[in-house]
Amino acid sequence: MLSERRLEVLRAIVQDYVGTEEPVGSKALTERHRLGVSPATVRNDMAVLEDEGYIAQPHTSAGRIPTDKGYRLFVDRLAGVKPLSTPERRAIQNFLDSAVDLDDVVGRTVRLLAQLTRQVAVVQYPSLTRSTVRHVELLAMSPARVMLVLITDTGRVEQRMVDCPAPVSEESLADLRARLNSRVVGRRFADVPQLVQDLPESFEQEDRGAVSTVLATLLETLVEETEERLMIGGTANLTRFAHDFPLTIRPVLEALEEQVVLLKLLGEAKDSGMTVRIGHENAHEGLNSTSVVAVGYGSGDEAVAKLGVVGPTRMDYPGTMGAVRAVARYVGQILAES
Amino acid sequence: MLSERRLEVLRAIVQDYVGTEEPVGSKALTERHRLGVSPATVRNDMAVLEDEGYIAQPHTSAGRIPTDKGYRLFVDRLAGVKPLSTPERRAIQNFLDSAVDLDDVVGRTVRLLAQLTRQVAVVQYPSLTRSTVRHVELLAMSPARVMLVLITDTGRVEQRMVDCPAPVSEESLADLRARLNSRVVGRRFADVPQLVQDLPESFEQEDRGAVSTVLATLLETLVEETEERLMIGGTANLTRFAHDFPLTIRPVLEALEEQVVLLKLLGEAKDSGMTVRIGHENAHEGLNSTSVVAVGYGSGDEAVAKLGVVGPTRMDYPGTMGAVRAVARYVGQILAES
DNA sequence: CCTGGCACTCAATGGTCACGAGTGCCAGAA
DNA sequence: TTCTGGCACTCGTGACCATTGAGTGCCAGG
Repeated sequence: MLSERRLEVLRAIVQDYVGTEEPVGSKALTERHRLGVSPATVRNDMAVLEDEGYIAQPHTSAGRIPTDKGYRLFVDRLAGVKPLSTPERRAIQNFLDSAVDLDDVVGRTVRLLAQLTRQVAVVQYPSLTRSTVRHVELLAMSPARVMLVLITDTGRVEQRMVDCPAPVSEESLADLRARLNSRVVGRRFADVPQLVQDLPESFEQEDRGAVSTVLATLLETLVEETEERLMIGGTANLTRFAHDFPLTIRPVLEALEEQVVLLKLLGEAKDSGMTVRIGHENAHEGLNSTSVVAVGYGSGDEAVAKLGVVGPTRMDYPGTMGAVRAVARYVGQILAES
Repeated sequence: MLSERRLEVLRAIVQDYVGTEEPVGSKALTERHRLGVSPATVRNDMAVLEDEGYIAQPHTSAGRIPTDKGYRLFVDRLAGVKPLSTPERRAIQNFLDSAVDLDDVVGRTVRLLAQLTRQVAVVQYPSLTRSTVRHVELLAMSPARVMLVLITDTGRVEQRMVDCPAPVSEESLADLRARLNSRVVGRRFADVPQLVQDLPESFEQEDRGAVSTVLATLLETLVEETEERLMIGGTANLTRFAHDFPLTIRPVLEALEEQVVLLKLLGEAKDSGMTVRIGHENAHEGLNSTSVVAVGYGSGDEAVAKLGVVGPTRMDYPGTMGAVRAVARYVGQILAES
């Protein structure tokens, strides 16, 4: 167990390093923080912290920098979440309130997050699986071809073309549309399969094939999690870490382009509460020198999607966490209103 | 007027510089190209080319590099468009053929372009204004609330919520839906306003307000060019120009995040034929050291949107132009099929 | 008009050296 | 025990300098 003062030293190191981006030494520490002890004492503490693996020195005769483990301890025990100022909150709300549709909400959220944190922002579109159905529309494009349009409570629209095995009449289609909607509107996606299970049986023999095909496509659309979309922004902020440049930034840009990677990244975050993954805690190799702060957001109590920030391990955790949490909260409100 | 050989020298300089990314001198030139003359002669030619502003030297006693003007001449008169190899073409076609919907097509196109050119790819979604209407759907969400869904021939779906001044019956709505579709399906967006102009008059007094509101929203959606979307990819390729780094790359990343800038950029490209904008020819300041190669694509003869590549002025123009043109052609085919 | 030769320029390279921030350790004070 | 001041040591950084070599412009001769 580390003594109270050692923790204080670690906190000071993290804060200074985050501020200056330079290894911090014992003397500078005592000058900039009121630790009440001499540099020599701090040196001893630092030696212990290094033994325990919380800090490291890039080379002999240089200051110390926090390790991933050090940041972890900092986040878990030393750092609070820094709430935003009232003007900031108001600005967020105003900015998000003027969004006109879902794309706009997500787009604004991304820009907002990127600007507030000065880092890379990632926002997942409200996921289909946890939303509820607002409406299902069926349009006959040609006798045997139907367009299926699915509208969610979060305003998202998915559409699929369905080729039926046999022509289907307008009446049957209208019938199906009506019955389908009466069953699924307002229900959660997860419940839909069960709700429509026996629907084909209630149709005439000749239409059953078509009905089954349409329903199959609908279910397919529902479970197709791979289609989850997300938006990212603020990549220009990566250039703020301009030292070790191409080496650090390249794999990050590559990872950011892989939607799969990002979705997995967000997926790993806890459903409720904030998740912070630091450096090597991230499964993806390219993100080993970055931290991810993610949180779920939703129109109700339940999270329908996640959003977060990707930045260097050397980031302002309290501030970032505060911004992420605040934005998530407001986006949730906006979604609930619409 | 520049002599034939001087042009040849310029071509050689551009090619070498693009290959090596280093200023090229007279000696190296004669060694790597069969110009049939001595370095001294080349030096004289280079002096002339420099006087004319086609090349420049970063500092005394260094080789020459092409200026924007030099690249311009190269593109206009010296460079052809390098066609892709047959295997490459086949790979493109296969890759694009397996796309399932519009998002997928655009996504794949972006990745493809980025990979082929090893640069940043930008693909605009088929624009609304030039497309034709496939279907308009009206859904009553509540008595006075209608959801308008617009489906285009390119598979794009736009949806808007409409708050009507007065409740509107299901019958009136169905009526409007039918009449609206019979008038506009298959027509170009640009023609729609005229086609629906007199529609409100044919309705009962009590419904006219609602009908007008719905139509107004429809027209609004049609003209709303600002809503044009695009997708970018391959930003990681920016790190390949790792010399002058943050300075060069930062403004580019910033520009790429501004959809407005990109849309304007693509908008400036000619509707038909390939457009190449080099360095300072780009209006946007952040892109002053990049070149943009753009071309329109579409399902028929007419371009419905544009796609292109953003890279350093020092790029392989023939290869890039070949890739851009080929990809545009195949995307057009895919769109025509669906 | 082309070529070979020559003097000149200047970025890049690499070696040396002094500086200073930072460390670890230890003896003595609290 | 715990903290402190002192001291010797390490090593990255930046300044200075000489060397190198690619590249140039110019000129006289083919």
